[in-house]
Parts: sequence; structure tokens; C-alpha cells
Amino acid sequence: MTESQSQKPDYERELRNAGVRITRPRRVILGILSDAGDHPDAMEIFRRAVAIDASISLSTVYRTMKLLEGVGAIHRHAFEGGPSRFEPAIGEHHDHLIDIETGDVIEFQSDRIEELQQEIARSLGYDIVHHRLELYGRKRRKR
Amino acid sequence: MTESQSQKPDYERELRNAGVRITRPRRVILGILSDAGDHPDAMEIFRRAVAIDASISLSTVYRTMKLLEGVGAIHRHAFEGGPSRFEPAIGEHHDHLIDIETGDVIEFQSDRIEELQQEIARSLGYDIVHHRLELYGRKRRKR
DNA sequence: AATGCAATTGCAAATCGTTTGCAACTGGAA
DNA sequence: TTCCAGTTGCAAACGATTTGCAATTGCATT
Repeated sequence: MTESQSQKPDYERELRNAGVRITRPRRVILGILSDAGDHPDAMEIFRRAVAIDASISLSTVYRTMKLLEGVGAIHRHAFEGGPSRFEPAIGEHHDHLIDIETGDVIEFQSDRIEELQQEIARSLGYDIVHHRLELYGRKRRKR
Repeated sequence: MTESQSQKPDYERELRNAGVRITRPRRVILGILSDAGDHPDAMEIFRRAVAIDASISLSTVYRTMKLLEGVGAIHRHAFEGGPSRFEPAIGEHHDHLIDIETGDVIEFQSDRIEELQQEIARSLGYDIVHHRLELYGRKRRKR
């Protein structure tokens, strides 16, 4: 359990400020996201939501994710070979190491790599709008 | 037109060695891949193939791509927001800068970044199986 | 507290990229 | 040439996600 991002985001406030109506399904979904320590996909969020309010639909989950993504409250990650997974957009930027055995996601950050990326883009005559760095690996067998 | 990877791969030989039958549709698709300077998606390969042999089907394109990927002859890239795009697996490893305006793909390579990735994975107790580094940007406006 | 209406919902159907079942059709070894 | 497993085209199935629509619901307004 990493303590790196334990501050839960106040989504309701964030959305209100963005002029978005707070409905019952949204409140449920936002609650789930707030204390999700992992990187759940839409179906998983849907499962957790239904456990709280059986009437919530998968469409609404998808629509809410799109909404939150739109206002920059969450990030969507399309890791290899699976559905999109989401995470609250709190804390500083980081990249991901995906455990190809378990699907677990480990966050990491490297200023040096970020710098190098900038340099490379510059040298190619480009401005980076965003980037994607994902390491896919397996836990090193201890020896 | 970059000259970086102008050596066309001999797919037929590669496939024969892998014990794969060389059929007419495959020959056409392989030809297209051999001299594709870009990173076409399945539909684009299909279009180019049909222009040569109208009887080729999209299924066959997909099946052939999967086959080639399986023997390591091509790489599949799932860039953001679009279908998979393919490129011959020749030359050394490289990453990609995607022009978000045009979809153009520019290849680049950074030993330093590769090293840093290794370091990071190590420090997290992982072995990297593969990785994905994509820069999404737009051409810098000259000033 | 009651009203009004645009925003939001659930549902089912549609979409997109890709894969698959199947019967017909080949490579290419014998 | 024969033969048959490998390969094909087609259409249907697929998984993830989006959408049209009619019914519902926040919530600003009375």
C-alpha cells in the first residue's frame, strides 16, 4: 500500500465548479473513484457501483468517466491488451510499470526521462503535447 | 523521406523458414509491407492490397499481420485513439513521436532513456519484458 | 413546497476495430 | 497428379465503448 497519493480528491466540488450537475449515480461513481487505490476499468467501476446502487448502468459509468476526463479530473490509460483503466488526476505526473502477470500498476517518475523526451522532441522540431511511457515487466525472481 | 531503414526485409524467406506457406494473398501483403515507408493500419494495407489483387479480404490482412507479428517479422503499435499500425521489424529498436495533427510517425532512439528505464524497473524489483514510449506532439511553429 | 425544463439516466441498439466459424479453395510434398 | 492440411473469403460474432431515445430527475425558479 503506497502512501504516495492518499489525499482523496473532492470530485463533487470539482464538478460543481465545472458547472456539472451532481446526480445520484454520479455521486456513487465519484465516491468509488475517490477511494480507489488501484487503476480500475469501466467494468470494475460498474461492479463496485452496482454494489452500492443496483440501478446504475454501465453507460453512465462510461459517460461519467468521459465527463471527468473532460474536466481533467481523471486520467485514462489504455494499457496493452485490455480496456481503458482510470485513475484520479491528483499528485504530480508519473508513468506506469505494469506487472504483466497480475495487471498491477506501479507508478514511477523520472525527471531525467522527462527532460530527455523534451530534448528529443525539440531536436525533431516538435512540441510534446503529451506522452505515454509504460514499462511492461514481471517481478524479478529473487535468487 | 528518411533513409534510416531502407533495407527491405525478405519476408518470404523469413516466413518459409518459420514453416509458413506462401500464398498469393500473402505474397501481395508482404510486398506491400516490404516497401511501406510509413506505419499503415490494417485498413490501409487492405486498400493497397486490393489495388493489386481485388480478391484479397480484410480478414486475410488481419490474419497475416497476426502471423507476421507472431514470428517477430513486424511490430504492432496501438497508438492513441486509432487502429493498430504496423511496421517491419527491421533495424534497431526505436520509439515513436506521433504528429497529432497529421498522424505522421517519427522514429527516434535514446540509449539514455532505455538505460533509465532499466534502472527504474530494477529499483522496483521488476524485469522489463517490453515497453512503450510514445511522444504525441505537434510541429513547432517556426518563429 | 410546487413548477418547469434542460440535463441526465437506463436501456437497447449501433459503432469500431478485430477475430472467428465454416465451407470452398489452394500450396506444395509425395 | 493426387492429396490434404493450411489458407481463404464471407458473414457473423466479438469486446469495448458510444449513442438515440423516451422517461426521469436535479435544481434554479417561483
